[in-house]
Order: sequence, then C-alpha cells, then structure tokens
Amino acid sequence: MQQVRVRFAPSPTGPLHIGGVRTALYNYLFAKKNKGTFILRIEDTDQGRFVEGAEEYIMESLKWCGIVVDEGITEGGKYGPYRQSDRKEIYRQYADILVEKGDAYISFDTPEQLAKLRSDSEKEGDTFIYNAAARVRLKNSLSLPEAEWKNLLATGCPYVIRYKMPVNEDIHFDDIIRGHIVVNTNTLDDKVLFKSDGMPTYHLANIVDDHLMEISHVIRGEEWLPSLPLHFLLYRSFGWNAPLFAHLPLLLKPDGKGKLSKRDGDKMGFPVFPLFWPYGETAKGYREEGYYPEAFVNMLALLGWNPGTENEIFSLAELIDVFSIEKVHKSGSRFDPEKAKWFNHHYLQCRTNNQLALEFRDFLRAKGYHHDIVNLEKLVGIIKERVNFVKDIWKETDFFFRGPDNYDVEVIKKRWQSETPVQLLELKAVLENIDDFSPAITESVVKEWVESKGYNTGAVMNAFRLVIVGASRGPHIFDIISWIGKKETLNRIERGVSVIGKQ
RNA sequence: GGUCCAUUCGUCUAGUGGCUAGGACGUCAGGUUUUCAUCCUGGUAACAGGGGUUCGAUUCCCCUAUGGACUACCA
Repeated sequence: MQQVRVRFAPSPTGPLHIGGVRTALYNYLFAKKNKGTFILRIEDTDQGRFVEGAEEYIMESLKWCGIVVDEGITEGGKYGPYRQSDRKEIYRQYADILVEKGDAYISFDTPEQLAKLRSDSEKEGDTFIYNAAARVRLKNSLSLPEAEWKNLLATGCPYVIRYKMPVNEDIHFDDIIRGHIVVNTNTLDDKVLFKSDGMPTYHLANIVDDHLMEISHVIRGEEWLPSLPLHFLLYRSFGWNAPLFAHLPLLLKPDGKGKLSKRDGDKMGFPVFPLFWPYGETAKGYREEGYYPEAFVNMLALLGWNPGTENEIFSLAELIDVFSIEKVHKSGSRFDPEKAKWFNHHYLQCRTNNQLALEFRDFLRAKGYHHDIVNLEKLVGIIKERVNFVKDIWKETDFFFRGPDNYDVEVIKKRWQSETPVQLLELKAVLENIDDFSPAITESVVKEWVESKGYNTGAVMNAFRLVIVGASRGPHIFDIISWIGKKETLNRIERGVSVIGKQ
C-alpha cells in the first residue's frame, strides 16, 4: 500500500462544529492506524467569510482532543504552505492548463445576471443550470467570437473560469464507505473553478492541493458527495491519479429533523462545539462545560462507527488500534447528549481522588473556599460516584462547606416530631463525648445510644440529617459529620433545633 | 423541482439466507442505601411498507414511503 497521507481541511469561518471534529478524528485515526501522516490544511479561499480567531480555534480544538498534526501551518512540512491563501499563486496556472486543454472556459456573466436567470426559471417552475444547453446563449469564450471575448479580457472585464462539463457521460466512481456510484454529467453544471477575485473555488484548490500534497485518502463529510463526480473529472482532466474517497455520514439533531446545529445545543442545553467560542455570538464548549477530552473523543468516535464488539470504552490509542474506515456507517447519527454525559461519568470515575481534588480545589477557590488537598481527597472519595462533572461535586457537597440556610419544609413536616428537639439535644451530648470523629466510631456510638433509649432509628437519623444538611439528601450522615468535624456538627444541631423549633 | 445518499428498540448500534434479533444510553420495576444519588438485578422496546428471488428472508433485487445532503464567483 502506498504511503497514507490524509488531510483535515476546514474553512476558518467560525468555531469548529463537533461534526468537523469527528471528521478530523477519523482522518487522524485512519492515518495513525496506517502509520501515515495527518495534515491540517486551512481552506480560506473565501475572503468574505474569513473569521478572526477561527484558525487558532481549530488548532486548539484538535490539540485538546489529543489529535496531533504532523504537517500544518505551525508544524511545517515539505508540502507547504498549508494555508490556501498563502498558495494563491499556485492555482491560476492550473486553471489555465484546463482552459488550454479545452476542459474549461472563460465566462463573463455577472452574478446578478445569473441570479436573474435563476429566479426567472424558478417562476416558470424549472431550474436554471449553467450547462452545455445553457452556455451557448450566455456570455463566455465558447459562445462569443474569439475576437470579442479576447477584447473583453483585454479591457479588464471581470470573468470566472468554469469547468466544461462533458455531455451525457456516465461517471463511475467508488467511495470506500458507500460503494459504487454512477452519475450522468447532464445533471451536473459547469462549476466555477476560478473566481473573479483571483482566488480559486473549493473545487479547484482542493484537487490541486490534494494532488500536490500527495494525499492518498480524502475523508470528508457527506455534504461533499454530490461534487465528487466533478472532482473525479478534474483529476481526469489533469491526468492525475485520484486519491481514494470516503464520505462520512452526518451528525443529526437529537430530536426532530435535520443536521445538528448550534441552535439545538442552545435549545437543549448541550454544547455543539469543542471549546468555548468567545467572539461575536458566543457558543458553549465541551471543555468549559467540564467534559474530559477522552470522554468527548470516545463519544464522538462511536457516533457513526464502532468496531463490532460490545466494548464502548476506548482511549485514543485504543481507537487507533481498532479503527477501520470500512466500518463507518452509511447513515447519519442522531446526537444523544445523555450518552455524552454517561461517557464523562465513566471517565470521571477513572480519575484518582487526588486528580479530582486538584480539579475541584480550583473550582472551590473561585467560590472563596480554601481547603487542603488531603481533606478534598476525602470529600471527593465520598462523592465522586454520584457526579458526571467536577462542577457537580459542589452541587452535591455545598452543605459540607456551610450549614443550611433553611430547612426543607416537606422533611420537617414528615420527620419533625414533638420529641425530636429533646432527642437531638441528647444526641448532641452523646457526640460531645466522642473524641474520634471517624465515621465508624460515631456510627457505632450513636446506634448504641438510639437502641439503649429505644428510640425510632429512622426518626432520629432523618432529623439528624435535616439539621446537618437542611434536606433529605447527601451521603452517609457519619461521613458528613466526620468531614465537617465535631465543632461544626454540634453547632448545626443546636442551630437546627432552635430555628426549626420556632417554625 | 432535479441529482445523489440513506432506513434494526425512543437514541447509539451488533448481527445473520434458518437466532428466543445481542449490547449500551434512556425509561420502568425490584433490591441495596433507615435520606437522596450511586450501585446491583430484572423488564419494556426494533428489522419503514409492498412486491419479488428462495424450501426459507431482517439479510439479496425492485418499487413506494420517509429522512438527509447537494443544487452559489461558500466551503
């Protein structure tokens, strides 16, 4: 097999969508699986849509995911430059080759004229196509006398270069994922290859660069499938060997119809982008929402592909090992935010208490709480299996850091009996005599006391929880009081009894 | 409208010319936890429809329906 060289070729028009990240991931996995090269090429031939910061965003997103670029703008490489605007001079000569060969021609129609033709056709119920039938009555080097169009050229009249689509020819081609496809050229139009602003269109730049960069496999989104026949024709016109193609299925909305969009994320509260996008209309990112990159990558890899086993947990290295492009699905996958959370839950459980304590400490500092790592490790150990994200730890443990502001009225109604205050004050006295507040000690002493008094365990314990936590939730009560300590425990009992007693 | 692509539980999916069509997420029930959550166990639930081919089709072929992409001097 020839040397594998694949490229991820995004357009810097805004934050990179997770569908784009998946495309990059599959390219990367394929490259590494085959000991090949992963190239990042920036396709910025549309000057009007360029967005400041998008290029950096793309690179940082890949980095966060652990996808390492072998050749690119910052990495360098023998096939550079890797930004199409920096390759501007290259494309014109290739467009000219096609014109000289007679496979392309010069067209003077303005966008306005073509727009009018389109809308006129639409009114009559059909579609305007710039093809063999139409081009003879339009303004181009095929329809005009040579002297006339050469004169237009000489006077600086704006023009584009279009591909001259062959008439009535069946184009056969293969896609690694979709198999054999046949399209008749009569349904295709004379696509613009070179724009009047001096830049190539995607179609030309893409083919030229893929050829020059010796790309072996083009792995890209399904939205490119309709232009694949054009691309095949272009390779043929140039006399180049075409790379192999694989068109990836789309990522679809969690509900309803259509492909996943930023709107879905906003509406349903999940991110559609890997990182926070800070410019203009901002967008949430997986990283900032608290997802681990390994969870994000694992989740994304399994959307549209799986190795055929029942295992669902894969590290990036394991993905490289088991990945095969042939097992990528043909149909689109609906994105499921719930499963994404589940992946994060899994990876969070895999972290050590020390790692989690370090992460949670940063979160606590922002809230103004300062605790040493040993304490936080204990806390995290008690709580981690209940949470999906580090930020959730706070929601589950706020009462560790501060006593209750108020007490759940439903719980009071159910658990606060007339004898409760007396029992709790007795409990306070019992606890006061314990020096070692480790959970096992306090638990056995308290249980003994309850039994010796003949109290109802449930009633006492639930009231105890109420004054400590303020509600009917949280881990083992003895784990909680061990962590908050004797002094705080006694204070909370006293305060609870006096506050609730007055209600 | 035209061209192309697709279609297994609600979702992600496994799978085969003959299987009780498997797993995961979700959901529901039970257990554990004298709380809540976790966790454990169990349940629910699918081959889009219609024709063929065949002894036999979820699997192969055709049609229909539905969904999707594309249809720019955007990528």
